[in-house]
Amino acid sequence: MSGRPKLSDVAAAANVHPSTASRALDPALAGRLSPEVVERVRRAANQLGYSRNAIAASLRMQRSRMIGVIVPDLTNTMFPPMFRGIEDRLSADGYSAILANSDFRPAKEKAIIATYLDRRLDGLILASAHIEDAEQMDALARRVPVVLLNREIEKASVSAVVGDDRAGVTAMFAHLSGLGHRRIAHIAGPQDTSTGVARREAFLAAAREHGGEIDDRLIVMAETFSEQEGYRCARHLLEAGGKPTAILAANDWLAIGCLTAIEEAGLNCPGDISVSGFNDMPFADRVRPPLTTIRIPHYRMGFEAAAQLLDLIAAPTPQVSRTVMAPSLIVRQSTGPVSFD
Amino acid sequence: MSGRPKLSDVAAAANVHPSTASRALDPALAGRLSPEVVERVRRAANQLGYSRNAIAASLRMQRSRMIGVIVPDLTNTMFPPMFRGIEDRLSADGYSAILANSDFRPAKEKAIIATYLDRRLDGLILASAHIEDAEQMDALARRVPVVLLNREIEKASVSAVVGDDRAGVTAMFAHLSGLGHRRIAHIAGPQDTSTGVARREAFLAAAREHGGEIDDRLIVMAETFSEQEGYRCARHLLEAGGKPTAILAANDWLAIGCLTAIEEAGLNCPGDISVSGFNDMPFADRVRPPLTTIRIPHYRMGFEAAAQLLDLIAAPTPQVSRTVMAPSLIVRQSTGPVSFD
DNA sequence: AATGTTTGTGCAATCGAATGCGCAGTGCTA
DNA sequence: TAGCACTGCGCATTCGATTGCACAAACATT
Repeated sequence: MSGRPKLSDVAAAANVHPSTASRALDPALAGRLSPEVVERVRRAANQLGYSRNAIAASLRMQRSRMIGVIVPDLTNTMFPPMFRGIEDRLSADGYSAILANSDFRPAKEKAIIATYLDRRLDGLILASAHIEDAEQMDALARRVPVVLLNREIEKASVSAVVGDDRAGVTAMFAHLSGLGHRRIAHIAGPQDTSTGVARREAFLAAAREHGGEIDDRLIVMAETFSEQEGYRCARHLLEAGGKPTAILAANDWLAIGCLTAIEEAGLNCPGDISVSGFNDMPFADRVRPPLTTIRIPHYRMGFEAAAQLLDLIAAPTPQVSRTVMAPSLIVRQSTGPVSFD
Repeated sequence: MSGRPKLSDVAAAANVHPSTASRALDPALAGRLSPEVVERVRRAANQLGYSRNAIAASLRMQRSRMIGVIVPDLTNTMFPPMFRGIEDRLSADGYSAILANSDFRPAKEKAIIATYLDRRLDGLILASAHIEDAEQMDALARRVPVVLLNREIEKASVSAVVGDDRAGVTAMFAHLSGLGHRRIAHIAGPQDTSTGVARREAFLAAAREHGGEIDDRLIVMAETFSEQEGYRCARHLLEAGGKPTAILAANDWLAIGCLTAIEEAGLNCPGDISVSGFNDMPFADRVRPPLTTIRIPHYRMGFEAAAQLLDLIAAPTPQVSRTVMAPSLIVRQSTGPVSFD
């Protein structure tokens, strides 16, 4: 820890000036030096076990090659693959990622961002965008390159990478419709989340396009994206009048709750009622029956967000971009033809 | 990005020397200054929107308040809760965590460690310890505080936090034995992983203690911790002579593979044969039948590893420690009394 | 009133690497 | 032989915050 050799030690050992040693160790600049000097410096560095002090370099260069990532809760299954995508892209350019969880708490998110700004990170990827105020977000984006992931903030001019919720819901609706379903219910996600809102709106649009009028009793709002809420909402649907033949849930957890409610009611899925999820989380293929769902390319979204951020950092005049990633329909066994009985 | 105010700007605005401003902004040192000066400096800092440059401070202080974390693959369900534990502990002390995946590749792990050393991180938590060479690990631990998580390296003097595999297996064996099972099989994990080995040895010890001789046909080695391998090994057990009445699998995935094989063979779990897993991963309670398993306190292991590391960093003379975390038996419906027919 | 003790603040060096500028030396041309 | 271009490398400064030491002023002590 103490006797760590520094650049000037290497320079002394190689009998050159520190500046010369610096250039010799930088592949881009080594060409401007005579090959023998470069070789001599390299040899000395190896022998001393020299390793560049990235902190000193960062101070001088005004750039840390570190990116801050904030997620609401890493244990939510969508984030690990996203983070892998981020890290895979960043590490290719020699960047490292600092990761923190906001726990859905705006105050915690603010505190994390403050320490990130102190640390002079080169950019931020926010999968947890609780700064819902467009102005605050703009102010942040003016200080440091920012890319939102899986979230958007209307009217803020910040780059974002999101899944195409509308396309996913539309595809699922078409799938169910193609199986003959006419009474399709929707368990909507919390309406204070962008995905909850977007999916509900997409559902309404699809329903309008496919089949005329919409029965209000077929739309239930969940308070959270949880199994319990899925269960509660499904029971509500089953007990109310105008029973649906299919339920399009706003995410996999809600759909799993549905399955429980359906089984409990002595009904069969998909025989009596079809159920679809959203996200294709791990294990979605392992529940009974395996869940028909929409796969969101989480890894690629993370990768793309990191790519956008690196572009933003490199660009002389940063351009705000909005990238929408196409989801895909995964048909398993929780959806089937409508039964007429 | 450019016109970021620095300490000297704050000092100038408050009409004091930079050193005074530095002290005024440090809660621990502000007491040595007159209250009016402190107030004046604080006001100036706020007004200018000053934020401390952590990089410059790190250079001066020779400590970055950043910790490097390496996991083999974040998408493995055990790591997200571990990381949350790590981060929760670290953030309490103002530390941030840098996270990277090694993909089980020693070369990648080495490269990550090299960049971490360049960055002068204050410590490392390695959940991916592919440096199996004790000497190399010792050398690393001599340069920077290190805590191994969920892994150990024999003969290396490095701190480690691990789950108590032996206790877990013993508890599970006792549970099965208590249900009347006498022919208990073991699907062992890969023998090039420390958990695979430890659990197999614990199984053998428990079998010896509980019931005399051990039937070699009741122990099958899996090549990987995967569902397919669990399936393969279970079929092997079912087809070979001396069919078991219970299978103690080395992890949940292997156990899930067993369930598939048992169902396929027209048998019932737990009616004909009991199955137990290990890890209590998310969804272990959602398979059919819900899995009896051993819960490893992943979050607390991460938290503890971070705590150990902080101790190591603070200690004048670091002490190597080995912390074993107690698992708990989670009884669900994949295990039941032995059937005599 | 003179000396001793706090208290409050400034000075200047330090951390380690990067780099614009400029100097010395070599080789070429007129 | 003077003039010029070019190559190779060193000098000194910069990045921003921290801190040991020095010193002045205010206060207490005898």
